[in-house]
Amino acid sequence: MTKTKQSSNLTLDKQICFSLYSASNAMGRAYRPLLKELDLTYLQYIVMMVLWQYSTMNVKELGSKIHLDSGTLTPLLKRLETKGLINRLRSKEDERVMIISLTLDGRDLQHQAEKVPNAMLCKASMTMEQLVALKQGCDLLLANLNNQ
Amino acid sequence: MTKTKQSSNLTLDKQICFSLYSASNAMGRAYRPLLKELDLTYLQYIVMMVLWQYSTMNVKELGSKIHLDSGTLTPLLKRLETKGLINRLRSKEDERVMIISLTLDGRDLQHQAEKVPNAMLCKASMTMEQLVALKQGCDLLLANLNNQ
DNA sequence: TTAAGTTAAATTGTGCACAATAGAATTGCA
DNA sequence: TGCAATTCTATTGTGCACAATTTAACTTAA
Repeated sequence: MTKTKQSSNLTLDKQICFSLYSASNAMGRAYRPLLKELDLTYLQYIVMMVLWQYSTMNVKELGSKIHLDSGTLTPLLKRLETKGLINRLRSKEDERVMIISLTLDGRDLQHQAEKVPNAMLCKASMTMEQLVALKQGCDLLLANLNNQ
Repeated sequence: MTKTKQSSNLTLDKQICFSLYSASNAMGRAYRPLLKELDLTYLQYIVMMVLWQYSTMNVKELGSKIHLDSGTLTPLLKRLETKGLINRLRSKEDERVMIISLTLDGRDLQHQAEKVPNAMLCKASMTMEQLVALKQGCDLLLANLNNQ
């Protein structure tokens, strides 16, 4: 194979990662008006979702579940605490560990959040097959990048 | 169809958008060490790429190309100007318009950047088919979310 | 021709992300 | 037992993203 004249690899339309980045930003913008009714940001919504499922969790466990560290989580959790949605308590067994749990208000918020996933599915206007394929692609990329 | 017992839609593993969000974050982390050699952030790299392709462009055109507004771009462009990679000049025809162009150093940086796309492809460890499918899914989602 | 509008960029303020570091508690091992 | 290493969280500083607003320049229409 002879290498024929070839345009640069450094063009925006060839950048897979830029598509990913732009789609992720657009996703965040699409969530914003829906989550404003709950007075949550997207990441706060994700954290609440983990707590709705597991009820209680420390910062490290939470961080490994959502792939973020205390630098991001600590201030976010303080904001959720200020809103009265969670409690932050040091573990008695190990004073280093900060245990996060839901307040009653935090638990109640789940009912209001139930309609969010469907509203987003509407906005996405994609078939379930397309969405599943997209999720699998993202999960594979995430796994590959994290295993290096 | 009877609706049988059903678990909540509000679990992390069902969230397509969370996969997208996590993959996008992981992508940014993977780029970081590669771009550190160029002293660029990921978004700065994207802006430079647009300029390597088009040489000159105003803030509005740039913003519509990369789906960001002046609130994000103005400080970023000032940082690129401080690094000596771009010039910022008001248009003579329309004083509202800020025209961005490459300096010689900015143009030269392209050579160093040529190896970045391949390094990222290695890190992704995905087949071209998988990557193309992922890009198409992201582009479709972006288009659908922006058309509302 | 001027007042109302539109447009382009900048500014302000909030909330992530993340690297780097610090500080305190716990563990492990000589 | 004591101290070095590790672990967990918090802190600091930089750079996005984005909504909301402001400022200045341009356009339009009465």
